[in-house]
Amino acid sequence: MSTSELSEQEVQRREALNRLRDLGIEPYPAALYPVDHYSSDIKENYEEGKKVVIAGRIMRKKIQGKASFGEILDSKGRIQVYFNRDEICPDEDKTLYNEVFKKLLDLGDFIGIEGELFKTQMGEITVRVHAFTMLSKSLKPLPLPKTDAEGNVHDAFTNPELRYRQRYADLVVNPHVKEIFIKRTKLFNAMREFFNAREYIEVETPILQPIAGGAAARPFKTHHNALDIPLYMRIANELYLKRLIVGGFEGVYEFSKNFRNEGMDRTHNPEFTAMEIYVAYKDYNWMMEFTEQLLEHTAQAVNGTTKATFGEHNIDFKAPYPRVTMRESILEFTGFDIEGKSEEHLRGWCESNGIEVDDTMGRGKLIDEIFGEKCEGNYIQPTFIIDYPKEMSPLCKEHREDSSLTERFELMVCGKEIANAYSELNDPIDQRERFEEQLKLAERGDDEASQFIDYDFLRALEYGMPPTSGLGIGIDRLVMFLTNNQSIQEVLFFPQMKPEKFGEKKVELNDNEKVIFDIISKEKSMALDELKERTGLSNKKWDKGIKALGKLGLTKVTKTDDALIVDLVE
RNA sequence: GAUCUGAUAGCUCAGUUGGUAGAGCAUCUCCCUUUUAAGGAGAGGGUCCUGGGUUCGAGCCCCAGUCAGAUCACCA
Repeated sequence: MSTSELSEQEVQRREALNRLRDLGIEPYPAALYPVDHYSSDIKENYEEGKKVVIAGRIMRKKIQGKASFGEILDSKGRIQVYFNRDEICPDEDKTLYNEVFKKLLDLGDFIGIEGELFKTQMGEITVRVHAFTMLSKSLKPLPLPKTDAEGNVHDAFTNPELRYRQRYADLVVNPHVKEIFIKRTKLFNAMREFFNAREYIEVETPILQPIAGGAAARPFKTHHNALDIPLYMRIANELYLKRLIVGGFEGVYEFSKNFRNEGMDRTHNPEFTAMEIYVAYKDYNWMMEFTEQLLEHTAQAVNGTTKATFGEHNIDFKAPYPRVTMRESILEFTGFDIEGKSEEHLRGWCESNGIEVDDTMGRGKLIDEIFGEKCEGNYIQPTFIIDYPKEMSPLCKEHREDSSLTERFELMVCGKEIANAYSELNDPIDQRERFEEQLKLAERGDDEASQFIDYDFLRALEYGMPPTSGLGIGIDRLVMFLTNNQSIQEVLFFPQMKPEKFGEKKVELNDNEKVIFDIISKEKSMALDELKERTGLSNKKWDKGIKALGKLGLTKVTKTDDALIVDLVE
């Protein structure tokens, strides 16, 4: 990158970098820096005169002659530092203060500080700097939001595109963003604790799969060169985890990155995180209790309370949660009883109640449409919706009391599904028939139905799987609820975005610019009006062309008393 | 996929019937030894997202495109 493409401030910082080296100061030293305190330690355990060694970015510099204040940002927060010229430079040579600190140290640079604690007249805990060390020079100015005494943020770095594309900068200057991700990690930790305390074990299963099963979704397809076969990126980890239950593990769980080649919006990212857990000898009733205890535990661990705010809603993850069958729910919100109704009857009801349907939809799908359209949005507080129709749950055990239903529940919060669980189907013959049923739906045109049968999974079931209950939780959505974010992008470090275009700046002249340039390169210097005349270009084209040449540094326009002169820059 | 909104200095944003761009912070120069987003004085800094068009003249109007956000549709 040539310096002409850099902003003024970037050029200045590179000059400062060179000057530091001239002074014998390495801007990117190799040695470790012996940090022994964080900003938070200092504030929480203040002791007058205590010696500390800290490091971080300098985020504020207020120079007042021979004394200056600054602010160091480390991983735990900010702490004020005080630089005094005669303390840093006790001898005659004041270069370290006057030049290195005042001129060559830029906001965003990493420095190390040895000093001692004191309180200013304003009562602010401050580190009096005895010595400072350049640890890493920052060549690009960070956005610089400021917070005033009332907590109002000025010049906030808010542009979502810039924030998501440059998350590193977002994290440096927006502490509330960092907090979201700390909470995200707390959620993972809390779940792991909960599972590990029960001796369920964390496992890993393949992401590259010959058949992407366990959910109805469009997978990403890739190709393995050595095997010369297509492979799919996982859309769910269900079928692999159940194989492990077959293998004799009693409880297994996995935090899995899943990939779905579908639309993107504020609740869908192409890759997302799910947690799935399978426990042998349990059923979905047990799993409901387990789920509500888990969520109560995690909400408490993340926020210190079971209550959470999401937009206009106040929700409480305190167990237990109400349990409503799908039939009851539809009856409650529509007055329509789906019990024993035929596919035709259901389709007719949908059509007369403004729900879009088509011929590919089977009975289960129609019921799901009714629920999605009329009921789902009403469940703000955590609520279990139970007993789903058999057709839409091909991996779920038939209901013990009603063969048209399955032992399945979803947990709804703020009108959105965040968990899904079954008494897992372990009858291999039934499972094979359900897969075949899905295949028929797929042939009928239902693009959500699975198009492949995972015969290896059926073989595993034939060896025998104990009665098992499984649960899947959408981690990103749960983080959204626990941190009050309406957009999934806010809870992912690096949400998927269209790639930025780098280095595609044109250096070639376009036709208009060439015409002007050809003339001026022969004449070297001429009156602007005359040059314009000779090019024969329209006003617009002339204007664009001459401006472009000027910006490229090829020509220079000078104003004299009575004319404009164009010169060729050699 | 549809509709709407937006893109201007490092950051946040103004920009009047269309007349060659402004502010605050940041940067640079000078003064200042305890300041609390913001001490004082001065200066520099622009591909107005891209490409066309209308016009004597476009940041502004028109067309096409890029990227983003919101709403809707789709979506285990």
